[in-house]
Amino acid sequence: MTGADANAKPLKAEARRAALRKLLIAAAERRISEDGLGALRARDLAADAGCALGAIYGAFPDLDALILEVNLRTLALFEAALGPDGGGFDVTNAADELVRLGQAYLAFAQSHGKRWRALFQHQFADGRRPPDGYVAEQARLFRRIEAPLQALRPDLSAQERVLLARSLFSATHGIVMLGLDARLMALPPAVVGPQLDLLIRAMATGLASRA
Amino acid sequence: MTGADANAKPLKAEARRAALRKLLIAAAERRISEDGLGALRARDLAADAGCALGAIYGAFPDLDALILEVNLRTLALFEAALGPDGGGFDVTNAADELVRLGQAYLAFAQSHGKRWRALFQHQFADGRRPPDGYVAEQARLFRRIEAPLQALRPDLSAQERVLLARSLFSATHGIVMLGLDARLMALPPAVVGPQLDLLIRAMATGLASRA
DNA sequence: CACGATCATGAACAGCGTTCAAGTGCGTTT
DNA sequence: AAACGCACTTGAACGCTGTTCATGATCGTG
Repeated sequence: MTGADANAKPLKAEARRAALRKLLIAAAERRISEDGLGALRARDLAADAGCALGAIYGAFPDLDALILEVNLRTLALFEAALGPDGGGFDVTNAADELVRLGQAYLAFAQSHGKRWRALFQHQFADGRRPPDGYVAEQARLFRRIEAPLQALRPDLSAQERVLLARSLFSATHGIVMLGLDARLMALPPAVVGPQLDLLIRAMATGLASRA
Repeated sequence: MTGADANAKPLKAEARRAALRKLLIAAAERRISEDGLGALRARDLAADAGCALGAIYGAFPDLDALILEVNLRTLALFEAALGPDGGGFDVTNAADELVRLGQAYLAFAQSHGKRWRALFQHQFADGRRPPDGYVAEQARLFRRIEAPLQALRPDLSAQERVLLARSLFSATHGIVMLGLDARLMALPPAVVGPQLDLLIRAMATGLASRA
């Protein structure tokens, strides 16, 4: 290295790696969206991005990291689909907001089926922790649920509210997931929305009654 | 073939295949229970069962069929864990029964973690339909939910009750699944039970109030 | 212009589920 | 009882996977 700056050396190289990363992410997004996570092949990605097979491993440590990047973008896409955080709920519209969030989740899962499924189909190897962005994105989404919850149940502590928000999401997620998955269950697609509405409203009613 | 019975020929052969099937199922059950579905290898199974690698494909069409057999036994194991169908619920104990079923589901998932996860981790290839036993077992389990539901909401039609039972199961499943899965969420294990209790009771209350 | 570190390349590797030519053993027939 | 023929068992081989690494091209630098 010539200059005093240790980072000066791989300037162009890093720029090209970043460009390749974008190409690979775009290719992986397309493959996952069209054919599902299970159909993702390293050789296809290399062909799509116009790079050598081994070049993938110069841009990402492994395919898992690439998938993680796609999943992170999927989460961001969903947050964008939720629109800006309205805030300010009271006991009269809290249940409606919970229903709205649930229906938005269902709509996103339906319109981005393969991509949304990849979020949960993908397993972290061993005990690998999810990256920071993942956890941060989750927290932002859960806060969307906590807001109307606070209006519905002002008596709950912050910690209780956090836990309940996660549980509410889990219940919603279960209905959406098994509703769209033909493996077990097979709820007719047309009834998933009404059922989700019914159960979220029931939970809101039951929670509000201090059961 | 000598006799008039066309089935007389492969009698001993079929018996040995059946014996090998049992050995392979037992081996697969152990591997899945201990190391998870993802660690299941055809070569390990052959070694465990003391047979050749190719012999597996004389007993099962492919590994998927073997996994399906293990999953079917897991479902039966869960049904046995539920105990005999009590029947006869009224509006006073219907919610309690729903909670009991949910907690039993959670307990089973917790004590048979890897095996239970295999139920949902396993994907049917292409558009392969689940075998008859699968669907029948599902129906039996869902009827366990429909019974207290009928007590809770006698006004619902049979079809509405069927759909609602599946939705209730889905919601419960979501809480259990994401509660035990460190991927997304990460609810502390100790709070999953109380949260499940809380939400099932809320749903029962909300449903009973004809919301 | 020439040198040297650095990076891209794709053939090679390890491991997977599955298959199949070849050998073995069992049931049947004489 | 003996020998034949066919079905079954066998494990090496196939095709495919993600990942690696010697080799050759490339680019920045003295």
